[in-house]
Amino acid sequence: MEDFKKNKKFQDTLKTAKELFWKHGIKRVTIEEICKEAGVSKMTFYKFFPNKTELAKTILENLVQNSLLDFNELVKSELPFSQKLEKMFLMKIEGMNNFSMELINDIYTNPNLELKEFMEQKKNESIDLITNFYRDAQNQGFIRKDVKIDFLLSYSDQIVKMMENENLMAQYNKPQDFIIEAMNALFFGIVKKSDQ
Amino acid sequence: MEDFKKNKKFQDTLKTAKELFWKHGIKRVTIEEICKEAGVSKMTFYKFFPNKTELAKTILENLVQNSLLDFNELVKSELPFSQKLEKMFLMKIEGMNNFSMELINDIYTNPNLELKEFMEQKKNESIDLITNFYRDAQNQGFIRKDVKIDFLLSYSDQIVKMMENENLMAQYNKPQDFIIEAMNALFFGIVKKSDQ
DNA sequence: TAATTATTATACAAATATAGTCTAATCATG
DNA sequence: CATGATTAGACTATATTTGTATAATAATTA
Repeated sequence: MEDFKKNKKFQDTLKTAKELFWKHGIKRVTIEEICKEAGVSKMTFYKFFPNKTELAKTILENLVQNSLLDFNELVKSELPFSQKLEKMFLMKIEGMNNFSMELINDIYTNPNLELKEFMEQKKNESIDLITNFYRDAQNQGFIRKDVKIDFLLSYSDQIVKMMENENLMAQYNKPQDFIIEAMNALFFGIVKKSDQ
Repeated sequence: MEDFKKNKKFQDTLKTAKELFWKHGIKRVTIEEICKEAGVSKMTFYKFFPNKTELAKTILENLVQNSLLDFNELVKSELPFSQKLEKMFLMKIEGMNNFSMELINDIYTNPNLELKEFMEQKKNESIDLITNFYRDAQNQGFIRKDVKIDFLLSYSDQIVKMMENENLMAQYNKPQDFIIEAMNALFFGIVKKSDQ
């Protein structure tokens, strides 16, 4: 497949589509609308993408790709484990902001867009990366050997979900403070030291 | 025409449609979608409204109606003229927030919805009210006799437009402060008293 | 400049989505 | 249990959207 990455019209199309998909989801936005808004003719559009779904995949792919690059950089960095973990949670939260409700709805409830499978595959890829991260940390002794990786994966999902609770978050100055609390609970438990 | 105002399904339909229209404009939203979201069957929908445009008109009509009621109440109130004027500006601003960009776009650029004429008529009606307000104020001596009403109408439009300028608004603690400044400029001019 | 390439506007048929109507079944509610 | 309100779903007629083909125009390169 030809590489259009440096083509301005191509980038314009991606940018416009991303904005429209973000606001209204994929279904509500027509190819013609994207073309008009991006100042690209329909024929040029079809030179770049065979259809709307493939365009959406390219956009989602880019989003995911950027997140993965950030994550890999973090893993390789020289930060202490606890800070890596903290940043990892923050990245997960941030990553969620990359998707609007409209978009999520369309991706997961519109079967004819066939994006659900695509996103689930991407999700699995990122789970693999996180699993490796935890496994390494376990091997290096940062995590007790008898803790199951799946527990950690599930736990981090839970943390992210808890952050959607506004009443809870209102009790912390910054999201970071909540994450540190959650991490402390994970590492040291919630039992007072004197009780141990 | 039958009066459905107290009918729960009718109100549900209005509420859901308003939310969807607000988010995505009118064109992007389908009748079927509104029905589904509101938990109302298509047949019931068509009992209430002959089509989407009439539904939209009802919603817009309600919005405008509420604004007019508020305005009339203000005019009749016992507040001093300067305060009435101040509140009037605030109401105008507030009124603008009742319309999202998406909605405005649809209303004014979608000829087949035939809502442009509708809104323009409503706008004229409100201009009449404001004109009367100014004329009364002029007769009562609150405004110099030689000032043209059209100047005042145009001026108040300008004030509202100025408030869209974020850099400008950032210089005031509250929108009210800006309005008071604008009103002072209108009534007393911007020339220092000592220079007069 | 001439040749080559990219882009556009427009028209178009086929596929898809939406609007609006009808019927029979189900649900409430006095 | 009878009556009116509501629903689900089928259905047709429109309207919209997609995706392709063509000829004309603009931009780029040799």
